[in-house]
Amino acid sequence: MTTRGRKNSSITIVDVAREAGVSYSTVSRVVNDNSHVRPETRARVLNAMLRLGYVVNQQARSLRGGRSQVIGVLVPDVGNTYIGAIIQGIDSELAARQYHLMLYTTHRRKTKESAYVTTITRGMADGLLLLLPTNVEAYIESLQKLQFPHVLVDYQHVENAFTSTVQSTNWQGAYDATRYLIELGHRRIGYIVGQREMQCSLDRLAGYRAALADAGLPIDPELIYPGDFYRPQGYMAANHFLSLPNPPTAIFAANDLSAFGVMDAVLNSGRRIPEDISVIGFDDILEAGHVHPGLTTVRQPLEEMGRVAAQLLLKRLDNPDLPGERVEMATELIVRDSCAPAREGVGIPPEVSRRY
Amino acid sequence: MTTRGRKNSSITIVDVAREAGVSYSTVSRVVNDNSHVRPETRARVLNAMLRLGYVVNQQARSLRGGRSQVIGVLVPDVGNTYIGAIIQGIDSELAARQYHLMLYTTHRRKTKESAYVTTITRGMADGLLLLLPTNVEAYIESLQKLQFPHVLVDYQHVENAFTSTVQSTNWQGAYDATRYLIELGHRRIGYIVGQREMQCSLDRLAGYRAALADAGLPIDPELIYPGDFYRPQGYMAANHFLSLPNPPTAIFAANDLSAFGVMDAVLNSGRRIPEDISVIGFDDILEAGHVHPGLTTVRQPLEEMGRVAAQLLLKRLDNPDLPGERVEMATELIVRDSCAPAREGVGIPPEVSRRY
DNA sequence: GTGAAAGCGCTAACAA
DNA sequence: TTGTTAGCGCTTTCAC
Repeated sequence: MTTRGRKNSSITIVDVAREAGVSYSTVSRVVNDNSHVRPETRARVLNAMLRLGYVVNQQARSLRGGRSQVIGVLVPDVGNTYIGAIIQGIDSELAARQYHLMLYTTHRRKTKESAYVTTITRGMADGLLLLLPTNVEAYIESLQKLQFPHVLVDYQHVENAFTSTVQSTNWQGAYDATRYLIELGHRRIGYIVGQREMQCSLDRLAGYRAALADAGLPIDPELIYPGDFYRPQGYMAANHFLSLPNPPTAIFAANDLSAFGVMDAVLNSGRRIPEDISVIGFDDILEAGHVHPGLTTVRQPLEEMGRVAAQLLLKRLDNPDLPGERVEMATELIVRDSCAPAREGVGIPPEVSRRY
Repeated sequence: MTTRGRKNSSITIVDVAREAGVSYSTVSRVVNDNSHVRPETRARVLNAMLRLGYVVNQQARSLRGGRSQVIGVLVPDVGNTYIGAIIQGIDSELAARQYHLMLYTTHRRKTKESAYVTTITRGMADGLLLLLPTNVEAYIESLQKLQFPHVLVDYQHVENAFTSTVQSTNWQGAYDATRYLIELGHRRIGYIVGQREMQCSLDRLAGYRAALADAGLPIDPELIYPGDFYRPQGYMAANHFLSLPNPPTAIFAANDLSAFGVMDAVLNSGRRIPEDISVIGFDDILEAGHVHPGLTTVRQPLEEMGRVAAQLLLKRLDNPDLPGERVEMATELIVRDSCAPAREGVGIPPEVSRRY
């Protein structure tokens, strides 16, 4: 008879009932403050609960068909402040509403993403928040068929009326950033694309193209380089741009992390930011204001996006018949010190320009 | 008759039993591959499970007295890569062992910390991981009394044999960093203390002092400034140091985040790093290698610490009678570009030194 | 307003 | 080897 079950010594509804001298269904009523319980009875029960230190057993409650009060959150990883900020927003909303947050890290592995979704929809959670999902097709249908409440953050092209989405104005943000560079006199602007599987990458790329087109500037394929939203790839992309015979005078990275990689490469090459090369990012993660020079970037209201996503989900839980919503949040250009007016020939590295 | 219970349409053990033509306890046996089930029977059951897409209901299993397969993780916040790295390590270990991760963010609010611990120990989770806990006294005793498996990360002074702890060699790391600066010729080394409530802050401070003492250097209280592990406070501390009549030639911050604040302040003051002022940090978070100049710092194996903490906890779950362990992981000095040999008068700002 | 009783999905004796 | 049975703690009819 070892003390194996940690849940022994646990006060149940029955103990409270005995202590209060009522039936345990009455205790249940008090706990859920449902129907009308006589005030004195309620008080007696409440008192007993307090005395005994009763805490409701979620497992049992959830098994019985109620809510588990758990929300699953699926994220690619937690090692960067982008995701961290969104989680922070989600967490603050969930905590305020007494929900628990179950975290699942997919590490961008598609199989994991699907597998987690299956697990989560089966009793583990009441709803699901998917951050930067990449494999949506694989499970979105079953989510919809099961009518399992879910919200996608940073993903939009879902036709079904049941799915809610939250994202920022990616196209507009990229358009604004590009136009800003154009207004600074830049004519050759390198663009580092984000992860192709993500809709936001495509939208931002489109915004970049549109701004160039609107300004009557050519779209040079040489100036569009594939990226993956991570720093090393930004580094490589910048090196590619800098090695071009006619390098760009400004580089626009699809997110801040990539932009940091760009800054590394530019600085390493002996060029200065922004005097020689302007750099602009996207996201405005915490570090953007901390690097030197401060990174000019397009701000996404990350924490707010997380909060809104959680609100959407919780609203849906309370009212399952609500249709899916699509919330788009405004981006904002944050001007710091990484961009300057274009000058002739600044894209050409010092040692080369000296030769002429 | 609305379709409210999302868990309807859910395949249970009974469905599988019917499909396979066996009793449902046999199915249970197969699921838990317990006792000896005849291979053909097992195959038939497995087949039925697959056909029906059966997934075990954790709530029910856990209610029955088994494991919930959930580990609670209590963190101060998720907005920085320090915590992110540790969580990453925890997550990889838990995922590999089929455990789920319930995340609780305390935002350094003591009341929240205690409240969460109470909730978690009641049925929500099988074990608890506490990262950078600050309010340990308030609940450690109940954790121990309940024999609730838990591991503290970055906290050590717990006498009870039941509590396991993981941390790095904080004292040694700080000692090494300080000695490194001394060997570079620095005689006046400013130190920015970490959050006072955390043992690691005290240990690091002690390491700093010890290194100075061992080198026969005086400990100037003016050069020890209170911090809180966050960037703004590092900024303020550096400004304080720089405004001293006889400023330090090197600044050692109790963590990287503070060190970044120091770098901001130093750079803003027109001084150069490392030529004018050397800066050294602690942690080696991701960004340390990314800032310019690269931050010399004391590396903590963060992801590894998370992994080990999870391992310790899981081991304990499998064998509840094991005593608590205390794991200390080695720090390592990572030399980058933010420190240089001391030169005379370098701590004095340019405009001042020019006057002499 | 309150109590009795059924059962959520599962595991683990105990039988057969 | 397999089936029967009794709950885990809770919510929720349905009586009273």
